[in-house]
Amino acid sequence: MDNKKENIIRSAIDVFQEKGIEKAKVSDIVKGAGIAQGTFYLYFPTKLAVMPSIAQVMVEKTLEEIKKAVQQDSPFSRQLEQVVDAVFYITNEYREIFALIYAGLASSEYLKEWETLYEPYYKWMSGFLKKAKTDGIIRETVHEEHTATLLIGLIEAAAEQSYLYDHQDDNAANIKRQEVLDFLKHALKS
Amino acid sequence: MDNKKENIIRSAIDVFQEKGIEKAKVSDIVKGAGIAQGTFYLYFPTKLAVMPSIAQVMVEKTLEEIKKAVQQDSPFSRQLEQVVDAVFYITNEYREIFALIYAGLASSEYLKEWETLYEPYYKWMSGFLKKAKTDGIIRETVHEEHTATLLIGLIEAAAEQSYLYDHQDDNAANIKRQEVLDFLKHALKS
Amino acid sequence: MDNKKENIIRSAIDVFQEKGIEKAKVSDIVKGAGIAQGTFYLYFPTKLAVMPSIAQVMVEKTLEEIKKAVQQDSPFSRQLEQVVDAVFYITNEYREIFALIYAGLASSEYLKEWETLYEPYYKWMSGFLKKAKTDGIIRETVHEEHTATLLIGLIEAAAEQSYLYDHQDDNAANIKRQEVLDFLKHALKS
Amino acid sequence: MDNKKENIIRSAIDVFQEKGIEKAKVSDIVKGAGIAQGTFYLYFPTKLAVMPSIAQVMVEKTLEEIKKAVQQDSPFSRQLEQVVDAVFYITNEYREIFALIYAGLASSEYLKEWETLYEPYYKWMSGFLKKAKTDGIIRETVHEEHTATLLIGLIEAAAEQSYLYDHQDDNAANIKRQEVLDFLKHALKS
DNA sequence: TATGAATGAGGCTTCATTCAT
DNA sequence: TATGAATGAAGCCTCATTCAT
Repeated sequence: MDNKKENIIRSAIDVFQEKGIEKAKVSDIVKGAGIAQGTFYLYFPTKLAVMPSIAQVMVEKTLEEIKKAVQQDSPFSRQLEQVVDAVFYITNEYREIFALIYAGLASSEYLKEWETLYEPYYKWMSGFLKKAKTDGIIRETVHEEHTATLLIGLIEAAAEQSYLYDHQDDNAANIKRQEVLDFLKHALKS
Repeated sequence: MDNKKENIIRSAIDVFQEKGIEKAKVSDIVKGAGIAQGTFYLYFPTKLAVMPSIAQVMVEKTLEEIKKAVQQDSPFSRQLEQVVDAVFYITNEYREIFALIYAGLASSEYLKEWETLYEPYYKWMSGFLKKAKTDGIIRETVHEEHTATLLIGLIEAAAEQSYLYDHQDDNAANIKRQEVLDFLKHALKS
Repeated sequence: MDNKKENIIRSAIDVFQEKGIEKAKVSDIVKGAGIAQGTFYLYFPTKLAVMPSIAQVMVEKTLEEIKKAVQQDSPFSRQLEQVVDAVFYITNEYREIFALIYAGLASSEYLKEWETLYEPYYKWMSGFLKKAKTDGIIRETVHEEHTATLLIGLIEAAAEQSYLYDHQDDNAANIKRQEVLDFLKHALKS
Repeated sequence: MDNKKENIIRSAIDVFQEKGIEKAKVSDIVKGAGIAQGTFYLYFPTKLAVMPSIAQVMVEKTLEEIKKAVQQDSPFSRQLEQVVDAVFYITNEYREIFALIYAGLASSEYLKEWETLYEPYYKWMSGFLKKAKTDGIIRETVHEEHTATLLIGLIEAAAEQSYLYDHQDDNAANIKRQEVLDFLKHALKS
């Protein structure tokens, strides 16, 4: 059943998060998924082949989190804040996973899948910017598709930096968030 | 001799670049360094302990590349372009290494070193922005230190995206560079 | 239906021939037989239990080939040649299978079946020699039963040698065949 | 040291003999050789790569046994008997090993080595026959090289048959030996 | 400091067999 | 009888690390 595949992916995410990249064992993953060792290989040819599926789930999670965070009736500037918050949250919560995705998915054989997997994410952000442009809230010259990817890249990079530098100091993340918003406000303002 | 340590680091960079993250072996590194297996452990306690040294070299390489690219007598906007070019180049040339650094260095025990290692990079960028601010070329409200890290994060993220998406299409990297510059122009403009 | 059992045996022979001894898997066999994995175990308790059946089929194949080759109205010396030809052909065509039979069937639990399975083969050869003796074509002192097994052993060994040594050189097999015939002519002559 | 490689081969022979072909584990072999698991792979790239070395040792063992058995001052017919005895002894003593060699070495990648490895064996037998021919003891028309391989093939095949059929009845081996000698006497007699 | 043979723990993967349907 | 998804034991091999020289 598809249930099992989902369980594997869910468990894989957990294990990678807990044990870190190097130490994650297939035996841990299957234990978490409640299946036998061999069953793993009915759904994925190798240990690393789960990665695209993980990436997809992470994209879904991120989009969900963003959609949950963004209040439709808030003004754009507030919504942008909510987007940044959501991405910061997700990026830090699953930072091991993202590192894994970058390191593994981005290399070699899975390159083509990358584009497909991240498509919905970029699309949403693109639409978000387009609406703001149509409403005259951000400058006309913003190319919504290009800017969407830059936006996501910027926020994720900032979130990672905030983790790297301010691990001890939790409220430093807030400063970082504020910087990003400030930066974006100027980059987008009409 | 210190010569050997340098050889190890240089070889480690080569090996990680060639073989990718998963497949890099100590035996490959020592082969490239022209030393015996055991000698490695006279200079580094564990395999992962090379990572901070690698990171440091990468920061040096990056700064070198940037300094080489930036023409002192060019206007700021041109210099910014040159910076972006340099970071794009380095990021793509050594993308495996950067993925490794993010995945490995950022986790667990090396977190504190991160800050120290990247300090010169951020400092340079910070100074670069400060001068532009003093010269009245970018807006007064730019916080040069915060913005320096964002800038670096943004450019690197864009460079990675351009690699991921446009591997086949070489001139797509140019479009991406242009986008970044456009984005920055607005974010920084006075 | 018995059809399925035959399919399994036929497929097993094919798979062992193609994939070699080490790599033959039950999953390959069932694929070739057009049945499900579990169905195999309705006809054979274990993977190795097909072996006696394979051996039996091989004996049948060999005898068929010999009978087809031997012309009743030819003189004995010509018939002997035809026998050698047939055994050479079969031994080389199915050499992987024979190696398997020797290695597997000959060990442990199937030893007793061996005798039963090969009985018809030795019996035919025995009859072949007996007739020649009765006809006064070969020496009186030939013990037809003992000699039958030696004959088979000798021809098979020669066929294997010709394969091992002369794989590249096809006509070397002819020389080997000639040697065997010459050897036999002297060993049997009255 | 070469000592270790020899230990591995010796132990491998023991293990294959004891456990049979399928069940032989590398872990058993290294235990017997008194070395660590990893050390095995310093000398042989894979488990099966020991096979040519085993084959070589077996050829050496066989030749040794033959040379030990053959009394220089005995007449040819007695010497032939001694040869048969020796080959019978070795073939039965190490029958698992020989089955392994045939099944493994003869397949695929090791084919070319076969010729080299068995060369000394065939050479000795060839010389043995040549001398007898020169001495006028066996017929002039014997082609010593061709016949040497046939001889070996015949004796080995007979030895294997005697094991297969007469496992329970030890003195049946004697009958078989006698048959072979009788057969050879006629095949070679001048 | 330098060597490189030796170590051995441990993980990925395979695949014969089972069993619920 | 037939299926094929699920099982899980078990083994090959890798490779970071050690240590006698």
